[in-house]
Amino acid sequence: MEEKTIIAALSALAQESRLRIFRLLVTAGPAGIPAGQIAEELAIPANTLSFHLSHLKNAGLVAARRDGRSLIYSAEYDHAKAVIDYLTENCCSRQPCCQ
Amino acid sequence: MEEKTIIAALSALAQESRLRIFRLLVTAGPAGIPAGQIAEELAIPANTLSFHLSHLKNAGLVAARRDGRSLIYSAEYDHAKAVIDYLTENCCSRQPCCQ
DNA sequence: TCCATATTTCTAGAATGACAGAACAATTAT
DNA sequence: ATAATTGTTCTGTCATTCTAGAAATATGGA
Repeated sequence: MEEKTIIAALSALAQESRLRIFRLLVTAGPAGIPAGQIAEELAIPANTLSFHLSHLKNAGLVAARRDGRSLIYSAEYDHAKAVIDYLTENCCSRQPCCQ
Repeated sequence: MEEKTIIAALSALAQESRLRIFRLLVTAGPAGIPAGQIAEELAIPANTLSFHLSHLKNAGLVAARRDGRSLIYSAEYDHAKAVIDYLTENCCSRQPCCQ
């Protein structure tokens, strides 16, 4: 996984609203939540939410699918896991130490 | 773990130089690396490195100990793991779905 | 077709962050 | 003491990010 990809994901999550959005979607599971409902639950104006959602989407952390007038967002678990794994990859490879 | 703590850690890592520093320290293990050697390996000016290291330290991701004139930095594995765990906590709790 | 609903894009101002030069602080050796 | 080494803090500049108002786009219903 590329460094730029990781940085995009981390900076996407390093912001209060976006971290809350992502965690909300993680708890929601694959079914996801429509944008309007996210805006309501987190009390974020629609346009501001859209800005944050596109940030998360560019980072590959969420996906969107259309259902009628609604756009339903859901977490991209695999991508999130890949980011997480990158952080501790090659742990202690310079020295024999921890497990 | 508090939201602010998580955001501090994520934004600390969401930057090219700091991500490289952190990964370098992760590979180094508990023994750590002196600041000067980090600066040399990553080709970062001493004062700029210091700026980034203090950012990582404030976020709880690295620790520093003095050895003579050198300050030796090392990764704080437990804190990093706690941040990582936070991201996927309560996965799918709103619906029965994935494991 | 015309309107309401759901969401995004455009825009601009305010706030925050990165960077490196210069000065400062701490430690060790002579 | 004085000087050399190792890092940090101070400073200002430039760039990026957050936020929300207003306008635009897409879908579905009357």
